[in-house]
Amino acid sequence: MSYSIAEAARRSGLSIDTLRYYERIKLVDPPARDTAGRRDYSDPDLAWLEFLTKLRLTGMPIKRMREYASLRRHGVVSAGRRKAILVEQRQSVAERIAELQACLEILDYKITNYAQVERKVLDNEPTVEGISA
Amino acid sequence: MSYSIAEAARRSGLSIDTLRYYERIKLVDPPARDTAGRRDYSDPDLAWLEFLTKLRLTGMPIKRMREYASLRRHGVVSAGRRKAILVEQRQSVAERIAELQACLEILDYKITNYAQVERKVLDNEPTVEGISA
DNA sequence: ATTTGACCTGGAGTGCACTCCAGGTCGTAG
DNA sequence: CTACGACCTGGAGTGCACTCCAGGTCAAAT
Repeated sequence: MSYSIAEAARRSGLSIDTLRYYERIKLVDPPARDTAGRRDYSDPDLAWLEFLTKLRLTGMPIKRMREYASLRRHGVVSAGRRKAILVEQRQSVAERIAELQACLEILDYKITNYAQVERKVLDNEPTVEGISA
Repeated sequence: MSYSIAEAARRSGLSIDTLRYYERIKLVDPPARDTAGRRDYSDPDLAWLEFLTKLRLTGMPIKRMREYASLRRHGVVSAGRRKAILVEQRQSVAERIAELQACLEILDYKITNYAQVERKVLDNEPTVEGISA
């Protein structure tokens, strides 16, 4: 199967401009072209784009993705380094999740405070703003 | 207790430049000044900075934080809207955590694949790259 | 035959969140 | 009394990740 850039954009969730941009910065290899010189994305192209969007979701900077992409071009000999990148990223994602979970607790605490303020306001009790509400 | 900008930076984890920047964009109220015209941060100032850094960790854009900061200046009447912002942010954090957890699984899957490739390489077995490894 | 719409290129522009800089002012230590 | 370090201001510069634009090509539809 092959796909126009519009179709590739739709399937990857990236914009057409972003697809061309990723190609320019060598994050993706130039796809095949049809007779009219238009980009013709293959299934493996799409699979790579999908994986890239996952890496992006993890917050990996483009620089690092480019590094990974470049290693990929060197075939199986680079597998070790590629794995190392993923392991490192795994670590940073785990840390980010922990960080977000801590923030979630703080938000919950604040939200609870606000709920209390609301109750007091309804009761016409004197209100005191939280330490930094 | 009151703190120099250097001390406030140290305690909040923000840079001195960022503290001044936050003040310029009205994310924090101008702190008191000492006799020499230097910023003199108070404990409530620090508490607000700490909370701001939490909001930032959740990925809240500065625009939104400014909105929250501005509501805060309007006192208790804005509590409802402030709570709404936090509730919305809570939601987006929860979604982000879910997203990251999904990514974690993909990373684990990939990492496992690489581990397999390594084993095959050690065994001198023929290797096949994963669909988009 | 022309119009339309999807695509092409190189390059400029955008928004965000800082970060840095030049030139100046204070208060204390030597 | 001067030298130093920490601080001040307004404004310019940075890095990231896109996003937009002008001007052009091409194949199919009217």
